[in-house]
Amino acid sequence: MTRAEENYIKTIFHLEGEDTHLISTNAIAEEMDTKPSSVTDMAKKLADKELIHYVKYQGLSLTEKGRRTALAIIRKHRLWEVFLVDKLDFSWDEVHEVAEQLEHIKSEKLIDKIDELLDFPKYDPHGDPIPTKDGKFQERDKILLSELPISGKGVCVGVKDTSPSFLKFLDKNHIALGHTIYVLDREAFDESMKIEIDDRQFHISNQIATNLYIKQLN
Amino acid sequence: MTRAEENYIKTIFHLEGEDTHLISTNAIAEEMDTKPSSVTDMAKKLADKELIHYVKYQGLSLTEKGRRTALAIIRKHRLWEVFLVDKLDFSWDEVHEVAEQLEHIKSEKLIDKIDELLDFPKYDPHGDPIPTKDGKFQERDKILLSELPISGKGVCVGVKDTSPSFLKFLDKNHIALGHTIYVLDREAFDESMKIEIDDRQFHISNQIATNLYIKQLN
DNA sequence: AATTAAATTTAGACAAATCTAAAAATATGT
DNA sequence: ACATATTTTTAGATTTGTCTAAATTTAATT
Repeated sequence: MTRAEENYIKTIFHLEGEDTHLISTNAIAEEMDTKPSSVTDMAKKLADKELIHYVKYQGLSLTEKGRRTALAIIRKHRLWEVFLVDKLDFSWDEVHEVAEQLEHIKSEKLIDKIDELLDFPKYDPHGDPIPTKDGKFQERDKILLSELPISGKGVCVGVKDTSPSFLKFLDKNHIALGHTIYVLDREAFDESMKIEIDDRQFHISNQIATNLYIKQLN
Repeated sequence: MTRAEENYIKTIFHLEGEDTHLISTNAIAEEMDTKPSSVTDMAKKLADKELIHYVKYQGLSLTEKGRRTALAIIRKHRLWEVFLVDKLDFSWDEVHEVAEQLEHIKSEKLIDKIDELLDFPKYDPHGDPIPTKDGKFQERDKILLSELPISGKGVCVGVKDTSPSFLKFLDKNHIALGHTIYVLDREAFDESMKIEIDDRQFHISNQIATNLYIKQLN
């Protein structure tokens, strides 16, 4: 597998999400910052390798083989992210770029040993689940902070937006995974919320609340 | 810099060795298992980037900029080798292949943090020196075991041949870096030697003796 | 249902890195 | 020194992954 092929497979996996629908070449082109015609070319190659189902003009989706391939790449990406944060003191807004490179290193032994060194972590620094060696992964039972009712309570378990700017904002306000959040109030007008974390009270916009994943506590 | 460019620069550095002489396209082609015409093409590109001096039909050599580039790549390669052995329990005959990939990861912070994690090692698992961040490196004061006189003594500090087959041979006979070797006898006919390591006596061929580096003790 | 708009594919081109085969330059041997 | 052998370069082709522009298919609209 070439690096380009791996990047396409990974992108298709992310665009598929939960439900099984066909992905358009346009959507992939947009996501990967490339042209639809390039996606068409690659689609033919990936279909030849039986990594995707591809019907001209209709769209494409991963085969079982493609899905396994995607999960192997994502496993590597997320394990490297944990390594960078836990062992090399990278902050969670710096890891993506480097992990994008490291995920393409070809050595089964290497990634298994990294897994072992990290004591088999289940989640990456952004709260995303790490697939096991055999491609299984348990998505956490989580909701968006914006879905928590007033006087609801939950633990912050992940971020939806993983852009450095959002992550740095959270750092600045000492919002990190594992902290408990209480919803004190919500403004109907703009959906902004008043919350409490570690005895500190905050006012956060709806844009923040729709990008924080919470494990509801009661 | 592309991966191919980096591999050429690295190979040229290794072929130059100590003295400053021009490297032939043929020599590079042989070393890299490619064709001389491909080397010529790349030579033009590297000369354009001022990484090498290149005179048609005469040969090529690294510029100061090229040398710095080579040392940066070699630094990464050797640090990753130490990481694999010290932190992930790879054996010294498995690390080269993986380090060949890891050396191309582009992140200054990453390699500096790996350096720190390893406590700034000076030598890689095969005894080769690791260049510092600013491209300095101290070659050890070493000789080949074959150059040690009878009843001479020294510490094994490196290997010349780093092929898995040679390294596995050494493992099998419990010859490792850091052990002290005494030369008990030498056979004039085939240059084979009788040596002692850790109270065990060995008979080794000249081919072995010319691939083990020794720091002479007296 | 016909026309227009949007999405997708094809055709042809390009850059990087490689190759083969032929041409040019350098080295060797008597 | 001249002929031959070797080395090196050029020219043209190939593969991978990309692009633009044109053609085709599908979707939307009146």
